[in-house]
Amino acid sequence: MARPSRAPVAPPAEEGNRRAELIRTAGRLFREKGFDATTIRDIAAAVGMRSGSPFYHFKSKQDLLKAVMIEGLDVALVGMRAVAGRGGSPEELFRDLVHAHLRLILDPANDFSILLYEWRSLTEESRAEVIAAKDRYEEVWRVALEPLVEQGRIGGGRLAHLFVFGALNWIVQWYHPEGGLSIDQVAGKAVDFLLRP
Amino acid sequence: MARPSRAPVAPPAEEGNRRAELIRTAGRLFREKGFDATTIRDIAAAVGMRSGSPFYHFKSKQDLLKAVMIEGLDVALVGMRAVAGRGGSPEELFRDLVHAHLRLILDPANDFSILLYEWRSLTEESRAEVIAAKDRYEEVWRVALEPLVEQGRIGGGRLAHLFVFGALNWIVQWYHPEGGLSIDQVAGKAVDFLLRP
DNA sequence: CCTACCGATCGGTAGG
DNA sequence: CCTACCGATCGGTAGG
Repeated sequence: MARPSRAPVAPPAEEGNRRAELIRTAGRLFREKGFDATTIRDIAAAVGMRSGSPFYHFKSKQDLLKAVMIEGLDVALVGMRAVAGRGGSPEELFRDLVHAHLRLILDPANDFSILLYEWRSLTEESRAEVIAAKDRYEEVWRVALEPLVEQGRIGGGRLAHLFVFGALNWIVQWYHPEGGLSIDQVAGKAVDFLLRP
Repeated sequence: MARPSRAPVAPPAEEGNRRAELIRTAGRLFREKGFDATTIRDIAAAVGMRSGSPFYHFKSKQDLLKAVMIEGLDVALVGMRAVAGRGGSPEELFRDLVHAHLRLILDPANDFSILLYEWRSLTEESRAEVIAAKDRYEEVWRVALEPLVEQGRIGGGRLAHLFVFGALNWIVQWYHPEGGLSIDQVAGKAVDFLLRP
């Protein structure tokens, strides 16, 4: 009564906010416990919903995982392209990419790291979509690495970027912030390992 | 009647064979589908048992995973120590270790690779046991790497072995036998990447 | 987004 | 190692 029916026609930001909240929370739980071990009920409870409600925003649990991954890759790609656009020598570019990548996968506020280990949980179609996004991300790296491989600063030839990804992505397995090394310090050590003098 | 009661007192090899068969089959399925996505029924069916029977050999699904991992690490450790005992220069030893490690994690007949990605599925106690076995394995590597790091043939200082493991273990993510490279060829490329001239 | 619920599946067990 | 079964849980849905 007090409020006239001037309420917005299309549900505004709020709807997107809840969706974004689900993605963020699901990402965190998937990372902490794994996709299979995380239930829709866990996710719903963590955002203050009832168990059936996430399905109002996502048609399946799979779909939620796909959204988490693509969201993560989009954020990553934007960041990487910004770095790549800064210019500088191949070595400087490489250093910057390593630092940016590690901040991305090691930051606990980020859920990028589930991209590394939950491929198997995606359906065939979702996987194709996510792989396409991943390929765009890797392309930035391949281009950046090429001159360094050619100069002999990085070994491994055509496989160099795969070995580089391995050395970097594996860090999520052993890095702990309390260990005394900052992310940037680890990045420095990684560059020292990867790049020949 | 025809056969006198000279049947063996303790159930012989057969019992161990069934157990070993369960470990081998469970390992393959865990690797293919992941621990959570593999059911006891899958495993039982694959070895020709009924769904309840694996629990005659293992008291829980967890226990079966632990057995798969420890079995895998034991096999690996024996192989690695044999390599380490062969002697030779630090560089030769390193090459040999890389080849042996990759044969271990890339051979589809082996289930060593699930060690890399199913830590989360272990209970606290099982994990401690498996980590102890893993530490023994890594020790071989740390010793072998030390002189090379000191000579500047490998970068990364104290973290060198972690970066090396990363570059090597990541290979399971992208290697396909049909890709035209043999395991030993990939190993050669890996050494080229890791070891400075 | 909630209520109320389903169908299916799953790890595990008793009792032989 | 099988038969027969349980208790719990889970993804998902109808209907509002």
